[in-house]
Amino acid sequence: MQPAGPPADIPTPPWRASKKRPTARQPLSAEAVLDTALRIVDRDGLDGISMRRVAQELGTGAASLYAYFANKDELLEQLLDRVIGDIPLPSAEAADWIAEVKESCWESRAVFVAHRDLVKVARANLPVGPNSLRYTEAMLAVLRGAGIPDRVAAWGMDQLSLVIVADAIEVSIHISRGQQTEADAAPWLAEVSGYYANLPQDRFPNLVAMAPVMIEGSGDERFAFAIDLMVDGLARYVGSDGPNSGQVAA
Amino acid sequence: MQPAGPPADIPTPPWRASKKRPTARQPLSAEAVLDTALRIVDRDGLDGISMRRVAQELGTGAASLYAYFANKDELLEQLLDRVIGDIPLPSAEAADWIAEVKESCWESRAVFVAHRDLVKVARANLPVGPNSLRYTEAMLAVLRGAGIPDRVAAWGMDQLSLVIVADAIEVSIHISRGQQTEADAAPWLAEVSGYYANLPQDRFPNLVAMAPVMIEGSGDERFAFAIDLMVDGLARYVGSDGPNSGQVAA
DNA sequence: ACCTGAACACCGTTCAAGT
DNA sequence: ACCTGAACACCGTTCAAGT
Repeated sequence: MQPAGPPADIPTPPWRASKKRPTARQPLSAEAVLDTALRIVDRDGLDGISMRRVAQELGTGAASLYAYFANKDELLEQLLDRVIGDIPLPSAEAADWIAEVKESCWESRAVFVAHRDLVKVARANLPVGPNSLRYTEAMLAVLRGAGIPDRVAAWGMDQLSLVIVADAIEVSIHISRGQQTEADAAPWLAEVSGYYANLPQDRFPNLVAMAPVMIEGSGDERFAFAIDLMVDGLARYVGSDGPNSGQVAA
Repeated sequence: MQPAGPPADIPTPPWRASKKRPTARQPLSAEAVLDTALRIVDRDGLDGISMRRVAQELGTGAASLYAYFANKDELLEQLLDRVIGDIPLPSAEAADWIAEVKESCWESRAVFVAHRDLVKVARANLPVGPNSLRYTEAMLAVLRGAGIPDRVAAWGMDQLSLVIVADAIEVSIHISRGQQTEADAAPWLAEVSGYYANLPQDRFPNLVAMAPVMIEGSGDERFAFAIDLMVDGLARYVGSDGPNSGQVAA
C-alpha cells in the first residue's frame, strides 16, 4: 500500500508547495503579529501596512488581529515601542555626560531611520511602552546624575525626543522620495535653491540673498546643530534650581 | 397668466429650499475647494476630510477636484499654506529682536491650534507655498538683522518651526481627546503619573522618584521652556561666524 | 470559547462616456 | 474642451455564524 503522501526524498510538486506559506504556520500571538507587521513596514513603509495585509501574510483574516490589538493605532504604537528597544541605553556612569547624551541622540535617530517611516507614528510625549520606559529611565539617570534639575530633565527629554523624531521623519521622507544618499537629494535641493534665487528681489531680499545657504549642510550637519543647540542649552541648567526660578547665566 | 415661479414675497416652500445647497452654487475653483476643505477640517479634523466629502459639499463628484489639485496631499499642503497666511509677520524693526521672535513663535502656535490637527500635514522643512515664503522672509530679516550668521539663521528657523509644529500637534491631540482645557487633561495625566509611581522601584528609581514631576507644567509652560531654550541658544551665535567654525562661548 | 467570512461603510484615483 | 458617474482596488472595524 502506498503511503498517503509522497516519500520525503521526492520533491514536493510546485503547485503543492505554492499553497504552503513560506514559514510554518505558528499559532497567532501578539508577538507573531508584530513580527509580520515590522517585516511589512521595513519592506513597504507605513503606507504599505494594513490590517488586511498583516493578516494575509499570517494566513488569516483581518478580524483575527483584533483579538490581540484594539485597533490599528495600538498595533503601530506597540510596533514602535518594539523598535525603540533596539536603541542602546545611555549610561549614567559615562565620564562625559554631554557626549553621552548626544551620542544617544544619534543612536536613536539611526534606529528610527532603519525602519522606514515607522517613526511617523510617534506622537504623545509621555512614554508608556516597556522599552520607552526603560529608555526614559536611563536618560533621566544621566541627566539627574549630571545635576540637572528634575523639571528641566523632564522637559528637556521631551524636547530632545521631539527633535530626534522630527529629524528622523524628515530623513525617512527623503528616503521614500528615492533620495537614499545626499547626492540623490542634490538635484532637488538645487531646484529649490534656484527657485529662491529667482524670487522678486524687492519683496524677498533675504531669501534671494540666502538662496545658496538655505540648502546648505547635510542632514547630519543640521542634526548635529540641532542636538548641540538643545543639549548645550540644557547643560546650562546644571546646578540651577529650575527653568523659571533661578535665572540662567546670560 | 401666473409667473413661472412664486412672487418674491412668498417664502420658498421648504421641500424646494431643502433641495438647494445652502450657498449659491459658485463655479468650481481652487479657491472654492480650499474654502470648503478648511470648513471641513475646522469642523471634523483631518480624519474627517476626504476628497469625496469636499466634493459632496461643493455639489460635485470627487473626480472634479483633480482638475485643480494633483491629489489629496497637494490639496492639504495648499490648505496649510493658506492657514500660515494668518500668522502675523515678525518685524525686523522691533527694538528687542529676541522678544519679537519668541512672540512670533507663540502666534504661530496659536494659528495652528486654531485649525484642529491640520498642522499634522506640515512636513518638509523648505518652505514653498507663497505664505510660507513670506513668513520665512520676514523671520530671516529679523534674525539676520540681529547679527546671526546666515547658516545659523537658516538652520535655526528650521528648528524653530519644527518645535512649533510638534508642539501644536501635541496640543491638537489633547483637544481631539476631548481635553480642551488643562483641567480636562488632569485626570489622564494623574493616571500616567500614578502608573510611573507604581513601577518597580529597583528598575525604575528615577521614573518613580519623578512621577509627579513628569506631568508637571502646563502646555504653555512647556512651550515657553522649549522656545526659550532654542531662541536663547540662537542668540548666543550673534556676531559669531557660524555653527561649526567660530566656537560659541562656553 | 475561540475564530473568521462576509458585510458595512467608507477611501483615493482613474477613465470612459457623456455634454 | 470640460466635467463626472461609475468603476477599480483598496481601507478599518464589526458581528453573526460557524467550529
